[in-house]
Amino acid sequence: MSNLFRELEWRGLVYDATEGLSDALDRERVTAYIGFDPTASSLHVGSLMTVMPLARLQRFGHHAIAVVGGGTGMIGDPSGKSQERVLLSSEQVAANVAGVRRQLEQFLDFEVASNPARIVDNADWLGTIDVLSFLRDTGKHFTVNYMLQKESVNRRLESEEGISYTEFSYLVLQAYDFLQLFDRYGCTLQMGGSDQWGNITAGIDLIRKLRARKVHGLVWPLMKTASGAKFGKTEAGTVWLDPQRTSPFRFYQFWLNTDDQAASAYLKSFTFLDRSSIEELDSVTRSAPEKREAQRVLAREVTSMVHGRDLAARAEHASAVLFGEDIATLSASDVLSVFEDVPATDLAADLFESSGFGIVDLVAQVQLAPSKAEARRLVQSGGVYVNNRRVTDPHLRVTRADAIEGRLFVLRKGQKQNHVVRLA
RNA sequence: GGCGAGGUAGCGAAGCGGUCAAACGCAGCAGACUGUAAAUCUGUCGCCCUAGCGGCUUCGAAGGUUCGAGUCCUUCCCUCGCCA
Repeated sequence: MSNLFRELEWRGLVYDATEGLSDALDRERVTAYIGFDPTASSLHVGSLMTVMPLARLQRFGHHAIAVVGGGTGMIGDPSGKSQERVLLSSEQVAANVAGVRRQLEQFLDFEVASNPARIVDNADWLGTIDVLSFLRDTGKHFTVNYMLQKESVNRRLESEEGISYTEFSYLVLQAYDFLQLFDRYGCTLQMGGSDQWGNITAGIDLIRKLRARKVHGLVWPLMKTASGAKFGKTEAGTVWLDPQRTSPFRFYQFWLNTDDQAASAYLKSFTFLDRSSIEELDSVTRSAPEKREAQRVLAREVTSMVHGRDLAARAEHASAVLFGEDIATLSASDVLSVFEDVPATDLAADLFESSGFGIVDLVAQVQLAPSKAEARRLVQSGGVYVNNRRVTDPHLRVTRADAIEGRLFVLRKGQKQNHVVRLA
């Protein structure tokens, strides 16, 4: 069995790890877990950063446990947060847990006989324990001094807002999770992003104190874009895995738009491509960056993994048409299939009869712009296109004669944001 | 409870009673340049229209002074700090 540790290492995914972890991974089949916060009902591309190591772990023959934080989600992890979180209702948490769980299932293999994956909800134990036992049996092993030293807590102590007792306790809950997983499943490794290091070591310390066993932790660096911005957000907001929230087309586009500097790291983090393939792509990026070969492969791989081969191929085709050919030469049905993922609005055909529909009103109407003033500004600055042709006159009236086959328009804002208007 | 500081647009932060829809920075949006990249540069960035030295609604809330208030007064709410 080749070593998971070295695999993660060349992929740039080892930021910190406990002593002896690499040896342990060499020696035995390890049971490891990663926690997922149910802060929303869908995972987003940032979550892939966490999902992938778990999937890799399983591919390397170890036992993977995904823990969905139905219990801890009721509290909120202060790590990496500068502000107190708004609490989610228990209904929200339950709904989110269900959504996240469903998505996690597609990345893990529950059928393999040797090391089937497992998904558990920490509400199973956190939801039933009583306060007194918790404080006596677990709380007793944490000094406040120790907790105050944790970066996640410390940073908040220095902030104006402070930290509530609720979030302060989070660390102990996560440590308790690790203990439970150790007891129930023999779990001896917890992984996570580097912001989790404090929470992970707390669990390690707890197990050492209570069970006299040395268990391990590993964290990877937090993913940032080359420009240092947070990963996974675009102008349109978070990029979700749920196709209802982020269409496969936009998902594909997100990855295709990766900048050159980040492409290599993304390939390493988000695909299963092997080292030589990735190095090959790196060299293509260096010699012919305008081909964006690395980005294309990245987008294809990740989209296929999340949405399947077919949808990925369609997104790829749609991209080619959209940014290459002239839409006006396509048939209405081709346009519709290419723009299947793009938001669409149905408008009554007679609105486009005679004098037609004012372009500013149309842009505002389909909400490509939040207000008419904004729509007007867009047009004046040259950011609006009808069927791929730029419109600059805010007084332009769009009529039915301009529609593709008299049936539809493709409105575009900027270079990428399309909107289909169907005449009904 | 006492004392002090403060609440201005998505965020940060200016703002001698008039020329304040409100400087500046960030974020956002668009344009140029490109490779659907990065960086850079330009414009824009409350809402409405008949697009103008136009109308309307904003500066924690409510009242008041004034010809005129983000700017002054009163009360209230909230935040932060120090002391009890």
